[in-house]
Amino acid sequence: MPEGHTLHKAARKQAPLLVDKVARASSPQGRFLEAAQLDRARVVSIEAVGKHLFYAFERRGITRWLHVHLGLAGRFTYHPTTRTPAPAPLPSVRLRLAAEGTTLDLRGPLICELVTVERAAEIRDGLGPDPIRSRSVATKFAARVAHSKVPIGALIMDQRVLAGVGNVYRAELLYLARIDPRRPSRELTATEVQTLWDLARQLLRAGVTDGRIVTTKYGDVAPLHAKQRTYAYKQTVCARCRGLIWNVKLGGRPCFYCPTCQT
DNA sequence: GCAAAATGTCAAG
DNA sequence: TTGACCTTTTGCA
Repeated sequence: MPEGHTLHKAARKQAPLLVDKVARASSPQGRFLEAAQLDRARVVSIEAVGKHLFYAFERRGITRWLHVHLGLAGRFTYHPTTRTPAPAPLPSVRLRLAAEGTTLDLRGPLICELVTVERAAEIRDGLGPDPIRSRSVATKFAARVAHSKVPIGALIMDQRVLAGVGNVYRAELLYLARIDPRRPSRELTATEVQTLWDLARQLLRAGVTDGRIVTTKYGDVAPLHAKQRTYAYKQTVCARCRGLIWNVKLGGRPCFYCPTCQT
């Protein structure tokens, strides 16, 4: 599930449910002992940056920051409680936040921790531009690409370079931009880099709206069948040339691409 | 019933 | 580069 769009979607869903409300916080699983420090605090803000979520809580004039990263297995579950009480939490619930009208469960996150405001800023500063955030610009991304000899397929998954892109979006961006993932980043033209950025904005933002990654709705290539959601990721046949999709390990994970169309 | 995989990341070697 | 971590889901016996 979780590339950048998932976290932005979660932030947008959770904010109206929780912000300005006082929440009961607990860790049924017992692995997030600091939950007690959030109990009965008011939720001030919920914000996504790349694949990271930041929550501000306030209690008795003191602000505390919660940092969440879903990793590979993390999930949120929402329980509306206007009509019926929330069910007992599953044993794996790391954090339960219960506010008026909603109970939110977090299971299996890579990170769920309290951080200082300085540490929160440090984490954000370590991330590259997030194409879903409106104030992000291509400049920083372009500069990193221009100076790196790392293959572009590895570079765009580097969260310090481009925040929010994961293994699915990487394959889809490079497929639609027709760029071979093995090419050294600094050999890309300025136009190609701009195209990658524009596609990242378009596809990740669409992902927030759709709630999942469906790139075949937005590409300039007709998919092979109605149910096809990605062009390259986990595909075997290229919708453009009908040749075989290959994959090569880049950045430690398989990168799917068409050796004919991506040059 | 168990193993493997998954859209992620980090520490160890 | 590999293995470990987290949890759920899927596939194979």
